[in-house]
Amino acid sequence: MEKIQAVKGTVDILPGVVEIWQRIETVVREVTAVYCYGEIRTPYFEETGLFARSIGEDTDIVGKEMYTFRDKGERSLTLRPEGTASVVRAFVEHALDQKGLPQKLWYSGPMFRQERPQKGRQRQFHQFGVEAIGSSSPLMDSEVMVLFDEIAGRLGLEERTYLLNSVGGAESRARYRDALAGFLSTVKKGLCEDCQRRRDTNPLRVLDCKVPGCREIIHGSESLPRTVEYLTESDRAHYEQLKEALSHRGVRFREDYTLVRGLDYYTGPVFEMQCEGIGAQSAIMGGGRYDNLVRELGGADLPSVGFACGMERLILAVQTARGECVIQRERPVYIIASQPEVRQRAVDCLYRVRELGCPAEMDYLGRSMKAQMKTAGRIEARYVVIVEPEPGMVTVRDMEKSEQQTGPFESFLDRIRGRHK
RNA sequence: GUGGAUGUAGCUCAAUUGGUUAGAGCGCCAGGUUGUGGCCCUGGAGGCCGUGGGUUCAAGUCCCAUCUUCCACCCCA
Repeated sequence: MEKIQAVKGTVDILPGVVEIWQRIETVVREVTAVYCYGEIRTPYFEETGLFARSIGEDTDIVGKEMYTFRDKGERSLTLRPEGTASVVRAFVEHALDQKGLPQKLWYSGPMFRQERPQKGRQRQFHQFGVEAIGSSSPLMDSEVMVLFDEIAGRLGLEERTYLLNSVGGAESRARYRDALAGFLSTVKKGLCEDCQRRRDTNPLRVLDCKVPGCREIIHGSESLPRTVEYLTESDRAHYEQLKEALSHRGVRFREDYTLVRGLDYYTGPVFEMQCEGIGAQSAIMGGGRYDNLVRELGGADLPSVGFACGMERLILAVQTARGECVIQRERPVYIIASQPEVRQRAVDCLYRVRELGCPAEMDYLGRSMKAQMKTAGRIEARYVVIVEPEPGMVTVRDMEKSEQQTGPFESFLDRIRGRHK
């Protein structure tokens, strides 16, 4: 038989690893609840036009990374490459602004991008994120960052600094773009081919070019225009207030005038968190303000801010920060029938223990006592309960102390009931 | 999409200049004299040597192609 394997860039998350996912999901659920964000679950695929319009036709994501296909009705559909577009689409579709503003939403789930896999990058990957729609306050920007910071902190990430920048709204952005283009033409000769091209198509992208020569020319230059210097008065004020709010909350950040998010919809402050030791894909979280997106997707003129965090990268970061963390789980009770005749009674005992919410297991392979004891040891059973021929009687073996004694099953159940005392 | 590395039991890895029925450790299963785990001992199952071609008397080993995985570029979370 020919074996079929998981498709390129996808992985199975098996027992033993899935616990770290559950841990993160729990923290995300708890923190978002405390911050009063409601969960939203949107479809995994959407009309292709949604992403083309929101993320931007000229971005790499839309240009070459999307899983796009036609269904039987000849509709062009795309597996979602990120979450924000869908959330905003749903927001507009269900007129959520009518439920009061701001609407604060969070999501978590798989995203799909057809890229070459590497460390911290898969074709199906997972993100959680939040979107706060309807407030232009810098306090809203800071809240989403503080929310993430609390999640990261609870997960044991000690070194948390955020890169911060602002490209501002359309007007600020245009001014900066002109200034940058001007600067780039003065250093044009030294730039790599890609950057020569970007200078015309999307000058902001030149800023995070990784070619060493380009980096030196651009970042080493005193005359490189700084984004914040081209902000409009109100954009600048917003940015300053955000920094103040972050400092006030004790969130550490570093201004980086070359931080540019790759999605077109960002309009104001943008931020990112990078971690050491998780490979070249070091940004685990990124986001920013997108004040035009709701309108561009047919909704009201509502300013918004949000972030997305890569689960796989977050897990790498958590593991480098605190090593393989062992998730504590309640140790099970293992039930053994002393002889075939009491097997049915053993099954009854099994379910009695489970009814108390205590994990319990027994052998379904008809194996020897020795083998069953071995299994009990392997699954780290707390007790082994051997069901005796005498009605109601069992032998309870404490696997830690290697002690055992025979008595009524009901007394054992009492012990289990009181196990949390 | 580009570049580099990689692929042998469930896992981690061996296999002399191409040369018999491809090995080990761990794991798994069964025993070690009469119901009892961990340590120890014995035995067993389990590999189209990633896949497809080619060279050769002979290929896990050499050549080509292809796929996967990994790392980096690109880009993003």
